[in-house]
Order: sequence, then structure tokens, then C-alpha cells
Amino acid sequence: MSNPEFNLDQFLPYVLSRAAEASSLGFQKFYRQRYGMLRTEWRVLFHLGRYGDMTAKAVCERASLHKTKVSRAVRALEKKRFLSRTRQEHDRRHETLSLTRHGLVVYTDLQQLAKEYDAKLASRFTPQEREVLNRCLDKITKL
Amino acid sequence: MSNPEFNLDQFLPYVLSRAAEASSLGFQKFYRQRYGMLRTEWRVLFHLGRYGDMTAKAVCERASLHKTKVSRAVRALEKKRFLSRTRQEHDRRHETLSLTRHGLVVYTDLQQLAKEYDAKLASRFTPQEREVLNRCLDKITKL
DNA sequence: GGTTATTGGTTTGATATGTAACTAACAACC
DNA sequence: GGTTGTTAGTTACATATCAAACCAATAACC
Repeated sequence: MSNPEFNLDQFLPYVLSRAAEASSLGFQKFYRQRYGMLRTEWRVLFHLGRYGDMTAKAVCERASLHKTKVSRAVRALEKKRFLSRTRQEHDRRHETLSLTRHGLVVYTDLQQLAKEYDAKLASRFTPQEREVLNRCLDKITKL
Repeated sequence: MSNPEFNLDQFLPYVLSRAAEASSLGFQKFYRQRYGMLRTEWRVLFHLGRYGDMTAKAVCERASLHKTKVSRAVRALEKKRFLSRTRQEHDRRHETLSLTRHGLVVYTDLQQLAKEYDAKLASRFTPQEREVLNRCLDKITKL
């Protein structure tokens, strides 16, 4: 069919999104089954767990997530008692998000699992490959 | 916060999905703006355009898409007169999907744009990087 | 100090997605 | 030739997502 030079299986956006889906799938089950969390929820949890308390806006920026998504994830996490909010006194529009003790436990658990899962993935690559891979993905992510 | 060894920005599923999103974004506008197509729709279109007529089932397998998604995409593409279906005589459960003349024109246009877009992305990498990248992504995709 | 603009966050309504149940065509078995 | 199983594709319903409108707090300007 038409131009044989174009190979769909080497088209970067396509290949990337397939790889992303495949690699997410294996990890999903941990946060879904164990804690009934959604993808965006664990992302928010991870950001808070890894980088400490911050405002919803900050999460949006760090994680490149839209504010409506974050808003809903925060509500869900709050309902599960994984995080709590506190309005800032000097500017009552901002609210600081912090993990509860329970949330921190969950984060620690998932973080450990993530580390193991990542190690398993990484084991398929040589250190050089891994390095190139990270570098390339980083370049792509930044526009 | 807790274990400083775990770096979210190197967690493969996370990094991959961000890169995938970023790289898709730039290409989206072509099929969205020009032809009002959705992601799944262009995937189906591309598979038919690139690999010729096939059944919906075959598209599912090749593109790793769920049959309901394909079903809906096919209907949408049919409505736009980009493809047509024909029941197979020897087994009336199967229907062969083929691009219409119009669909082929659209495919050719998008395929050209994809090639250019891909070249632009690829220009940021050395051939070696590109090779490693493809190899790694391929490994990840296959489990 | 009242008007206008901006900003952090939420809500709403239209659209997309995933899961499971469904239909229709065929095959296999007796 | 009727029962049972399987397969290609669709439908229905519940859920997730996106965009745009919205609200409330602050800032900026006069």
C-alpha cells in the first residue's frame, strides 16, 4: 500500500505510547488492587511522598497534570484519608497538601514496589542502554 | 521525605508515559484539526493504509487495541467515508475493512506529515541513540 | 474604597473509555 | 438436526476525561 518507506512500527509517538502502556500495565495492579487508586491518584501521592508537602498547583506543574485532574485526585485521596489539606493563612486561595500518617505508609509501600518493578524492567538493559534511554526520553519530554 | 534513593523522574513507566504524551501532542493537531479524527481513529486508518485491507479483529491484534475501541473507530471512519466494510462470503461474521479513495488520500497526507514529524524528533538523536531507543522500546512493548 | 484583572481550585456538561453482557454466524458433537 | 461452544463485532452502563464556565480570595489601579 502506497509508500513503503514509512514504517508505522518506528513512528516514535506510536512506539512510545505502546511502550508506555505496556510498562504501566504491570505496575497498575499494585495501586489499583491494593489501594483502589487511579493513575492520577498515585501520581499525586508519589509527588507528595517524594518531594514533600506542596500546593495543588505545584503538583500540576511538577507532574504536568491538568488542574481538574489533580483536583479530583486530591478529593479521592482525601476521602481515603491518605492526605489532608490546610488553607494557607497569608493567602486563603492556596491549600497545602500533606500526606497523613496512613498516606505515608501507603506511599512507602508503593514506592518500594515501584523500585522493585523498575529494577525488573531495567534488568533487561545494559547500563549504557539505560542511560541512553533515559536521556532520550528526557529530551522528548521537554518538548 | 522517606527514602531518597527512589527517584520518580527515573521510574520507567512514569518517564515513558510523559514522553509518550509529549510526543503525541505535537502530532495530534494534524489528524484532529484537519480531519476531526481521534487517536484510535488514526491508528486504525494508519494500519489499513500501511498494511492493506484487513478485518477489525486483525486491527485489534496488530495495534493492541480493544475490540470495542476499534468497533467505534471503524464506525466513525465509515461515517466520514474514509473506509467501507464488506462481509466475507465464506464466513459472514467477518467483515473486511478497506479505505475508500478519499480515505487513502487522507492516509497519504497524514503519513507524509508523520514522516516529517518523526524526522524532526529523530533529528535530536544520533543514529546510535535512535537505534538503542528503538530497541529498548521494543523490548518493553513485548512484555 | 470601588472597579477590574488574576489566580487557586471546583463544578458542569459533553465526550471518551472500559467492562461485561449481548447478537449473529459458524463449528462440533451427539 | 438440536445442543453446546466459540468467535467477530456491537451495545449498554458505569466511569473517566476534557474544556469551559464558574467561585472566591487577592492584587492592582484609579
